[in-house]
Amino acid sequence: MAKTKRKGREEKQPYHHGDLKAALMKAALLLIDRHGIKGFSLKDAAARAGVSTAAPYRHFADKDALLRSIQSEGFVLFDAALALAFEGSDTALAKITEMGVAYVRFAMEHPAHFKVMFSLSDDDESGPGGGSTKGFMLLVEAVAALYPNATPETRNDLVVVCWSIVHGFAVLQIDGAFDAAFGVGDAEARLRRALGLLFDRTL
Amino acid sequence: MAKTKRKGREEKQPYHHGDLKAALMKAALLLIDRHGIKGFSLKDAAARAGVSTAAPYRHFADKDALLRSIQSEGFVLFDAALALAFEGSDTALAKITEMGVAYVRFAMEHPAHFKVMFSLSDDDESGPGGGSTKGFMLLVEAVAALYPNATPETRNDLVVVCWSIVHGFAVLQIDGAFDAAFGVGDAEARLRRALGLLFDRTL
DNA sequence: CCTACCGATCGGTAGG
DNA sequence: CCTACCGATCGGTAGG
Repeated sequence: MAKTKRKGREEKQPYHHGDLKAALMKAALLLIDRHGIKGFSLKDAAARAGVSTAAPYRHFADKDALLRSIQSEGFVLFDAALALAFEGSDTALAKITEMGVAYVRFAMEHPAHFKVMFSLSDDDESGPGGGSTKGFMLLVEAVAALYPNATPETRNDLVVVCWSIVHGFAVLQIDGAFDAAFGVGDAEARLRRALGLLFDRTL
Repeated sequence: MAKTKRKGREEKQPYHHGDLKAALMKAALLLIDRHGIKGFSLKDAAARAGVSTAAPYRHFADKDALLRSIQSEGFVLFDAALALAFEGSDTALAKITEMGVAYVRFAMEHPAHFKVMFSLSDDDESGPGGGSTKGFMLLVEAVAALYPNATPETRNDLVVVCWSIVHGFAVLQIDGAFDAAFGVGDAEARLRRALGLLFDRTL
């Protein structure tokens, strides 16, 4: 109903009203979530957005271009979340901790974005961290503030530690490995305890 | 040449001589490495093994059965590597460290196995850790030995820390994230420095 | 283990 | 943005 109201374009399609590009990306994200990156098709995404199979090619050169758009969007959202965590915290330790929580939360709330961001072959530059230059630099800065006496090399190694633990946690949590091993639990609470142990010198 | 020597079966195919199952798994691993789990086909694997497209169905009910065989094989190899690292080390700290090195080394040497092991939907039981019951238990044991006064809850959280850092390191190293961020370097050396910092109380 | 084949789906294009 | 379509490939099966 209410779709053939006026014939003056913009009102004939059931879904979008000019934001087909966004609608296709949204549909693709849902399908990637369900079937993986290689397991979804542009045809499926088009159908889910309510358009023909040829329509996506008006907005994306090919399937890979769609994926790259999703990757870019993901890194923008990701960097914003990390920056917010950084700026919203006072101490260096709090900055690192909250960035870690934001990292994992992003991965859990945007698993399809996360998957595309880190498993798309970065043929181009895309910077360190698979594309997230900004978030990476904030982490380096926070680590430097927390360990002001560390050498640059040690600082890098500390960044490796923080990055690895948070990335590994995100992946294992999403895959259900922790829930399988320890029983279902609150992921954020589990992460906060882990990060607490990591930085707790009294253990 | 030299393939129609004797017609008494076992000598007509160019590759395998009865171990077609293993040949198909090997071919599949190579293709998964190149195109991902969803990106390889049984037909490709069959061709690479030198047999017809119908031949694989003599050894595997369907494509998923091949993947599950690879997953099982992967966990056997993985558990063996972790057990060897555990048993070959004296102290608890050494056990944890060497298991971590073995974990990452396995992921780097068997990336296709690793990918299948951790990204196949575990519809069945498959135990904690996505299937690796044995390696997981050894890690718990080593952590308990290293922190004998920790409560069971804290022990779990310490296992989460160790597992996360090592898994995250493996994934990020394989994806090339570290090389992109810090420049290409020796992965094992980098990991040993990171694990050293993790357990170094004097920092 | 092979030949031959089915039905389905896919990425992408022609030509409006 | 649509209809119609191509060539290719896929998982899987029939029937030896």
